[in-house]
Amino acid sequence: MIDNQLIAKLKAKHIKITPKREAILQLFLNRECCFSPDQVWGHLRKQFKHCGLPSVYRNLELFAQHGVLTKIQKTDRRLYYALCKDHDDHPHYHMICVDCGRVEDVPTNIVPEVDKVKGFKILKHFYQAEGVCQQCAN
Amino acid sequence: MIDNQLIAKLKAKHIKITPKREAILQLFLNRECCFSPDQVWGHLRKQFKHCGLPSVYRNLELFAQHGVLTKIQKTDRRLYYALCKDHDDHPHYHMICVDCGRVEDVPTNIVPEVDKVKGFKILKHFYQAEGVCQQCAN
DNA sequence: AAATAAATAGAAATGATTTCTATTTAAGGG
DNA sequence: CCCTTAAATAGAAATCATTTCTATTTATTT
Repeated sequence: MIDNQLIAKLKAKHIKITPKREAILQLFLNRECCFSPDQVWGHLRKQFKHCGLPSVYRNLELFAQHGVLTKIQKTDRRLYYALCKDHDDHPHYHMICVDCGRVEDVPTNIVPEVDKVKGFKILKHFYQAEGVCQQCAN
Repeated sequence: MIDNQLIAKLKAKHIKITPKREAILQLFLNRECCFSPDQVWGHLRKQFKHCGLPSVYRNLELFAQHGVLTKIQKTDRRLYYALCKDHDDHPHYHMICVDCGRVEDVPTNIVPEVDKVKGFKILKHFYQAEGVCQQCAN
């Protein structure tokens, strides 16, 4: 059922494959959506009697740090994660459905014309760069 | 000292010009930076003996809703506001200095090549669209 | 100057996220 | 397959940004 390549990748990094970690991965593999820690927790509690929210936070962050998940920025300023499609050859940004959480990639080269993409009705969009300005670099 | 055109605009909307609101506007007018509510509060407390943080939050949000300030998305997922340069003819995104908070505009049409802009050393950047996907629109 | 609707301070509540600690568990070696 | 051990977990508690609440004060209009 679960992606064996993914499991192998994690084992190679000495990350233990616990039932809950499998369940989290399965959730993301089943749906092309981003989830908040709380949403993931909601799913896990259907399958596991005991299930701590802090573990969910910890595992999502762990997966993100190992390139399995990616953090999604939304205007509600909450934490969201989505499966990371790490095609290094395809730099891309994200387009999120505010209803179902579906995440689609936006190739960087069409950002200015993003309104025309993939049948999404865009409600908000923003580009944000963080860096060091010329004055502060000195 | 303070921008009279801005004051007039607010009065026209029946927004009271209190000393603290003036001080908040003055802060944003003096520096081309984004500020968190907490940072604004820090400035105000130098000038006013009594000064509530909730008032700062309320006023920043008020200014944002009237197009005077704009919300800035940063990866720390905290609230930030910056002066809104509402040139409707110039659609733009934002580039933020993580050190001093300086905000510069990025014309939308150069986003893919944004690395080359204005002497900023870019640390992170992302584009994010929120909307409704085709499936959910039905 | 008085009336009034809006703005304020300060305390308290909220809620997402993180930290802490004792207990449990996955993985690898025998 | 059982043991060992380092890592993962649950659950409680702490943290901290943000919001709500309420009585008091204030900017504006008359």
